[in-house]
Amino acid sequence: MSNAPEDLFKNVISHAKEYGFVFPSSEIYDGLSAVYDYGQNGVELKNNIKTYWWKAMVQMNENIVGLDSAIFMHPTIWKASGHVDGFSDPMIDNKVTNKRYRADQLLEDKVSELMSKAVEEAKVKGIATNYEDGFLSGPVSISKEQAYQDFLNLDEDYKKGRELMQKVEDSIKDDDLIGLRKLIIDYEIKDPLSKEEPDWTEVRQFNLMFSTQMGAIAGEADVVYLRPETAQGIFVNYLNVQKSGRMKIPFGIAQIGKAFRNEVIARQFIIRMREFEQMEMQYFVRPGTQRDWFEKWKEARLKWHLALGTEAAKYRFHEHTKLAHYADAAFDIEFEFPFGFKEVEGIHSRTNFDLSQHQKFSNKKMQYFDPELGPDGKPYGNYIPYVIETSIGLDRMFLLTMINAYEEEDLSTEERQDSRTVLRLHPCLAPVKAAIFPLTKKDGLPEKAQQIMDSLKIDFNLQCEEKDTIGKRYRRQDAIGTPFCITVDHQTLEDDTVTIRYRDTMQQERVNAADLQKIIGDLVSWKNLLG
RNA sequence: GCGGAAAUAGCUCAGCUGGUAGAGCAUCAGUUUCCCAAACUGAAGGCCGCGGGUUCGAAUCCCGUUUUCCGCUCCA
Repeated sequence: MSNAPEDLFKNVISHAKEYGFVFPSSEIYDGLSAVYDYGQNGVELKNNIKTYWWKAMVQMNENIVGLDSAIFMHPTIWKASGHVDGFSDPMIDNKVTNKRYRADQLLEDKVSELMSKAVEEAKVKGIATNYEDGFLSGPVSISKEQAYQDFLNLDEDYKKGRELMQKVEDSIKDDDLIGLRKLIIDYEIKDPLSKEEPDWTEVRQFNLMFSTQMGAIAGEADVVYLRPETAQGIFVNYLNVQKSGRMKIPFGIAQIGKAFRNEVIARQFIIRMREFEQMEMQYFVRPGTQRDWFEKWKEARLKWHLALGTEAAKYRFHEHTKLAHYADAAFDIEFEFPFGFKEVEGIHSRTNFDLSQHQKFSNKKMQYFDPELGPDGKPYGNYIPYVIETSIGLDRMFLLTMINAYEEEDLSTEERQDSRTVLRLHPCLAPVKAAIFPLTKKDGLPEKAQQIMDSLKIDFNLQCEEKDTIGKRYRRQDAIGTPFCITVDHQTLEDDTVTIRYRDTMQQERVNAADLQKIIGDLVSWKNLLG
């Protein structure tokens, strides 16, 4: 037992496996890298986190509704969102320096080099004075055209540069990775950071998105992607929901769902997985009000996290100063994992970028008519709404919850050493709400326990255990975070009372069996989190 | 992707300079036990990650490979 952070992380991982929370995927076949399965307790905890989020977002907000869009979507969606072009790059590694580069960029650098050499010469010869974006302009004398043509014909480097640019473009268009590598070798491209002779690997395509074929017969036209984010499913359904639900701006659409990304490096347990789950809400607002809503959602999401009782010091809030092209404000909620602060949730002001893109690519109007009167007494009229996004990684939230709840508690007294491992999960999130134990296996106690179990199991996820000493059973439930244990003893048979033992304090009290429904119900009520 | 380390029962590990696989916990069947883990008896459980090589003989030595961990690198 040790409290060092790296040990804590290791212990949580093995605890998660040992007690049926998280298993490595396909383990009996040596595993599948960066993919994990949720076990019998994991799925309960995960579902409870989802419920907490769904209730806080959808149920508690009258103007937010849910959505469950398909994982498969029309391929053009990913062109509109920028995922197709933005995140599929040919990569090449230099085995000497272990540096990785984008093959096309290396070659484009070479093109620039050749061309600027040409321009230097041209300047000397007095043909051209300017060099912009790889093209020549501004001849000093004679006919502009003439000088330019002369230059193109005369200068070897310029010709070579143009030629190479064309070849690179062709290779990329044809997905000719072997051709790209050949160009790198033929043009003797050096490692930009090393003077040594490079040893290039094959060129490999790095694709953020997974692709598959739709339809039984494979063909170019049938490629569909597994969504790399759930947000686009919301954007492309924004009109459907707005119209069918008669939604008035501002309104939100919430979705929980799987997303898929190829990561260059996917490690650190369920922090970075190829298949992961997101809980996203897109909030559509009138242009100009986005800053206020951004602040409002920042606050609301922080409160959602802190309501669970997590120490505020474990959280860090990071406002981006460098913004993505589609955002006008961005804010991360980060949690201090044992290996450092990591983003758990992002609140982003995405402007109208996505909806505008979809309007452009789909030729469908994405605008909303706002009948409300503005300060000038006229309606706001038609506009494409701005969007505030809240996006939380469910798997990261799950891990955060496990790490935060995990404790190896020292219970030693002077007489003897003792310890227990306890998951101090919030009762609302605990996989099992209560365990029911007959104190011994005879005298009708198991039957009595089963009776109580049957009367409560409609409302709560319960376990009934009669094996092993009572102490062992308590400890087993502590280890999966069960907040309450109910013990049936001989007195129960006489007066129908039981003891209820609290996980966190290990204290117990005697209550009427008939009151259990209310007692447990109050303790695990969502009111405790949402009220 | 590179470098380093590791892989033996469900878990934590032992197993030296090669000689047919071991413990504790957990599991199962009993015994005991009226409230906080490791009481008693018995049982079951292993292609020693996988493949090859050296050897009369390999968990042990060598090579390859896979997975995991730790660094570096890269990246929504």
